[in-house]
Amino acid sequence: MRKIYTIGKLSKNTGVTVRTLDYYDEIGLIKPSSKTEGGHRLYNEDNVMQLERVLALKYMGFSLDKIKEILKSSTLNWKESIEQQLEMVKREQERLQMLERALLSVSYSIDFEEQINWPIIYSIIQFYHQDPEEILQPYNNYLGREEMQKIMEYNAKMSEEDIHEWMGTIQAIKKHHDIDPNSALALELAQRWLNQAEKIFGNDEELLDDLWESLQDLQEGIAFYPMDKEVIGFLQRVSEAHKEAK
Amino acid sequence: MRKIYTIGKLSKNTGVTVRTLDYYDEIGLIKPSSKTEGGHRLYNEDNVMQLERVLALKYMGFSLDKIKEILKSSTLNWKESIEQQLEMVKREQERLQMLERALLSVSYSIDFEEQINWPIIYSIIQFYHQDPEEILQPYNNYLGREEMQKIMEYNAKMSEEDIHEWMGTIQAIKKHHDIDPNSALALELAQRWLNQAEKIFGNDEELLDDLWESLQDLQEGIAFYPMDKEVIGFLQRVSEAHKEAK
DNA sequence: TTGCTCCTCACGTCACGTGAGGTGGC
DNA sequence: TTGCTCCTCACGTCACGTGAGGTGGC
Repeated sequence: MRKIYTIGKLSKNTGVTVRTLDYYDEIGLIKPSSKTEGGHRLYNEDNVMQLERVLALKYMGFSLDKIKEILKSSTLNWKESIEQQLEMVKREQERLQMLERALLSVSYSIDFEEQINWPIIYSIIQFYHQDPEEILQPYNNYLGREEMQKIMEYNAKMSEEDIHEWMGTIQAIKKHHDIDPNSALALELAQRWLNQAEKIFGNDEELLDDLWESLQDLQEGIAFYPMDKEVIGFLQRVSEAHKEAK
Repeated sequence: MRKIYTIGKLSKNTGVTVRTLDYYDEIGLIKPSSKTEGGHRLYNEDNVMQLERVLALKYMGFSLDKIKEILKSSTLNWKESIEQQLEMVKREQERLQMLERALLSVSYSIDFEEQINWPIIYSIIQFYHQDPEEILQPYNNYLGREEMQKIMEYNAKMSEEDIHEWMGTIQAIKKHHDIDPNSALALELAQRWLNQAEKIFGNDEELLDDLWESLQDLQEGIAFYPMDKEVIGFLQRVSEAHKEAK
């Protein structure tokens, strides 16, 4: 006993709108098995099966064109299509990761600055926008291949709180960049910065030294978050003062 | 000295196409500061700044309409918009997580079955499609609130390999479901299944027992992957045989 | 016979890409 | 003056949603 559905019944049974079924007919994805004399569409159980398959593939993220293609093709092509989808999903996930970090950083920057600081927003976006290779290019003369690799790894592992704390530290230094480098506050800020840097780069003293050297030379922007002359200069002065005091 | 750009120059300087600038003018997002007598657009530095801001916000994932709104609004609204974006990003990440697992599972199912097995694909998609609450509903009578919570957690933590191994185990059992429950192979398969289950649910013996009980009653589909009567029956028989032998 | 269902246009969506055919500007 | 730039339509994209106006079917 074969069941026959009008477009309305099929719609109700599957939760797909009539318009959608209409459209699938129009593009030749699901053609009703027959029609009444008056031209009304009639769907049979094969059509229901087709629809189920289409919905499954739609959930997997394929376009209707791709679905048409997949439904006609062999197991081998299936594997390939799924691989492609998986790669797409992974790329998209990475993009969202970057986007999330960028949004968080912008959000924190507004908290710290208490207003919209466009240059900072630009540098945040620039940082998360380009691929890692480009970002580290200025450090090419200071760091080895392995070291750059490590930095990228550490950076990817930074948690929300790490980002927050790092940005807070830089902000604080910027706010007080012209205080006496011998003062207690100056030492505290420098210490806070160092703690953060150590936390991010683990106990990799050599990497830290190399990074610090490159920062002093370049006088600007480490990758994660805008560190400009002001910040680097401040850290240099405190470091000098500290050495002399010893 | 203010710089003035034709649409072509601005396009070259910023990498944005002429058509895009044309469109931004059309929708009132970036209106050129002046025009020549002949009607050619002329952009000044303010326009360049506007464009930079638009591009930054576009990277953050906002629609052009939203960007128009944001550029007019206060810091407070900014925070709200960014929060919304962040939530959207997180929802999207979760969706992609599910999608990735679904695609992987389908891919593995093709490997194991060596063909397209639609019922399995449906159950995979059904599993990843609905929200976790619904999936666990059948177990409501067997498991407590906490236990269901745990299952969801464990399930979210499953790695690619875990999924692969789990599916492989079920497949293997299905293939041999009618062998002698006293045979060495039967014992091996049951053992393999148990190992997997233990790996996924850690050393939570109580949870495992409750789950096993519910499976025996329901006689079908545990959440992760289709376990039907065949599989459950097999495991029951081996378990019985094993008990008797002792 | 009277509602309800179904039909076929047809426009709108979002952010442009891609011509077409015609002028502006150095 | 001659290219090159720029202009304004206008269609196409993707998968439908949302009417409009008119018939089919039990």
